[in-house]
Amino acid sequence: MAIDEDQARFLKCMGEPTRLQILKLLAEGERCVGELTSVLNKEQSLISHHLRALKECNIVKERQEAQKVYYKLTDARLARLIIDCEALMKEL
Amino acid sequence: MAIDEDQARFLKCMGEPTRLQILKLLAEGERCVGELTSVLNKEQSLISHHLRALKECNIVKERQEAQKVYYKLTDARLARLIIDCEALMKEL
DNA sequence: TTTATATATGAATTATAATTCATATGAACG
DNA sequence: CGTTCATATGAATTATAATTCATATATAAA
Repeated sequence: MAIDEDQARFLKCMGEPTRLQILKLLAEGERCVGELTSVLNKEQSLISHHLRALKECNIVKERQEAQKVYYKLTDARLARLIIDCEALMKEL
Repeated sequence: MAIDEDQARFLKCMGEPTRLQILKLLAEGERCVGELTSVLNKEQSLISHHLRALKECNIVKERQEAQKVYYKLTDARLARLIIDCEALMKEL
């Protein structure tokens, strides 16, 4: 029963436009915060906040290299989930 | 680019605990509003509001029979998506 | 050891969504 | 018709989340 709560949190976390864009970029490969910020053309702090939300849901993980912090998906199957979801949605 | 917005809306719509519970019930088969209301033990108007949200995202559709209105998933693959999503989330 | 660069944090604001309540609608039935 | 049953609607409230801004932290380089 409480699984539904977790799953809802998980889905909701992906269900925000900026976070979804981040995820689609990370589906292509690792990106540092600065890259995400400039590609998405949003405030750096906003990207950081969203990355934290994604991390709290175990959707992404980070790796630090010098000053930069690189993020990637915790599991490659997440990329597939997002793609399948998009494909299905288009058919509804 | 605007696809992301639609997809985010779609994911967010499923990413709410009560709506997700509704969807899991509908994954088992058609249910009328009254059944959903009593099983979930929530206000009838709340269930109606959530059903409308789901309908606006093309996730559910309705069929009226006498006074009752029966809802079901628009596509059986939605049930699979929800199951796959839950399974993957548990592994993260 | 100061300065620059990259990222994170937290408080404040604004925006969006969930929930409740009262009531409207609509179908069936006496 | 008037009443009951089932569902929908809309306004009001409350709760939650996104965004911004200022600033803190941390690493590296001068």
